[in-house]
Amino acid sequence: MHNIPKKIASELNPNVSVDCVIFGFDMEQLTVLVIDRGEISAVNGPRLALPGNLIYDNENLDQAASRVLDELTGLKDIYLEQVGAFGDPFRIHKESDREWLKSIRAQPDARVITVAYFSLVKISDYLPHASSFAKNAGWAPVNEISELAFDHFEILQAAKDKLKQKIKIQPIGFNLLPEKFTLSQLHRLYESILDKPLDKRNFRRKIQKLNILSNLKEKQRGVPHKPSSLYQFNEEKYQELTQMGFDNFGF
Amino acid sequence: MHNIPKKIASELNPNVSVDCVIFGFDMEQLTVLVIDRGEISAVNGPRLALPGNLIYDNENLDQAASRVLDELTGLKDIYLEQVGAFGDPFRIHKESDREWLKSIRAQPDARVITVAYFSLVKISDYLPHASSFAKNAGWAPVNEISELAFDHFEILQAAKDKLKQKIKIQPIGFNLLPEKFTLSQLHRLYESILDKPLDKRNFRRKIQKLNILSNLKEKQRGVPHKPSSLYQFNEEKYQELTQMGFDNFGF
DNA sequence: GAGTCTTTGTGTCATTTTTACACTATTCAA
DNA sequence: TTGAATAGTGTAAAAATGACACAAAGACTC
Repeated sequence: MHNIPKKIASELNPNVSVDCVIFGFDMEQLTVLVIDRGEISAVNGPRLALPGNLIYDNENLDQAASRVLDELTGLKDIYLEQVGAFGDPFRIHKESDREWLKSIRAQPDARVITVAYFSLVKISDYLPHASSFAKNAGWAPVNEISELAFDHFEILQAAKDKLKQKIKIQPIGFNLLPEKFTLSQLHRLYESILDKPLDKRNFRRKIQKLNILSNLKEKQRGVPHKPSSLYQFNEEKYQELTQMGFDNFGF
Repeated sequence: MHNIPKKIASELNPNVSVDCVIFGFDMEQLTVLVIDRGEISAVNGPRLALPGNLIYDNENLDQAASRVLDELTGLKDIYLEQVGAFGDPFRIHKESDREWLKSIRAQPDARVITVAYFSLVKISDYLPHASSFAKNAGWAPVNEISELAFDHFEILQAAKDKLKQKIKIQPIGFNLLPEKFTLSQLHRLYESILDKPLDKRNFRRKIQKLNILSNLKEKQRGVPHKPSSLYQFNEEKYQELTQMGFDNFGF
């Protein structure tokens, strides 16, 4: 019945889980990968939840988060950052989760501490419907999510705050864009993360002054308007900046 | 032998602990409350460690951190903020800790995830030698700590970073100062947290412009030099600021 | 009580950064 | 050819920052 090898199963830590807030950007708005738990769960709260799992005793927290991300999307070497630990006492598992919990030998009523991570992926690297992985996962615009199962909504909120804060200090936004992107796309990305409008000219001036973009001598093709120049993030120039003690993008 | 009531003991979660980085300020530099584990532990690594403890299953993480702080210092209602979760797989407990761990029914070789917090206290509120609590705790200047037991040095580093970052966004430094303080003391506090010199006049100008200090019509007494005006943090004025979306002290 | 010690408290100017704001250029599609 | 859509660009006023030096106040000593 349980075809999980006993050795593996016994290494699962029933008290600590990892949840991932996986951000994407659809060139319009910030999105998050959420899992539809299905109608069976619906009676016990919102259907949508963040991907997550219990950790194994032989991996550290970062590894567990990578694993969860990999298991869901097949992606490796993705930008990941811890948001923090969450957990109220005696979180009672929903009836519908008990079967699953039992199947992995976790105690249905045990206390679970969850360590939340956020990660940034290029949305084109994971197209749920094309994927052979979980078919019940999908991108949802962050701003359209008003509830999630368990304490996941709170976690999402914390992850958004952390991302907002972090992007003021490090240019991690590039992880959400394709290799080649336009300034307008970068502009819209910053607006959706910071959740406020930014003046177009001032944004471009500020970004260009930092000198961390390479202007590829290449233009967009096939757009029904004036095509934009394409740019690329220049890691080396950014390294130079940080070695000078730079840590403020001033947004 | 074990005079811990079984009921209480059985509520301890052997897998999750809380460690506290308790900051103080001695008017010269930033300090941290560290515990001397004594010579018995010394053979197994640094004597000094951060205060911490396993959590109970009937408290949440914030409550556990408050409790640890209270148990050590007797202080309640203290500024506390989570730093993050730490924990490598199978952290093997030191021989010298095993007895203690057994006494609280924890498994000596179990994996422990620790959730770190930092807190800010007025140093005069806890004078270790006068205290009836742990006599082996004491304030140590942050910059003079070069090693700590377990992964506590890493945690201290993370806490310092978080504090540095946070003070650029919120005026939490007041928690480290007495009710009435001078601008010079505030100045030195910011310098020690940010770990860089700040121009005196520019600092004063910036702080005063924020308009979150009340100038008490009172002066220092008994100092062997020109006495300074005393100031007080004005919470209401700060609330007005934040409600206008202010979140950048520009340091 | 004169002199010394120590820290407080203050202003200006040059430079940089920020903000607000509008029109022309380029491509695709009809 | 025209219309629709977005790209790309400059300036001027206001605000913030950084660099910098000296007189004033009280405590202490002789």
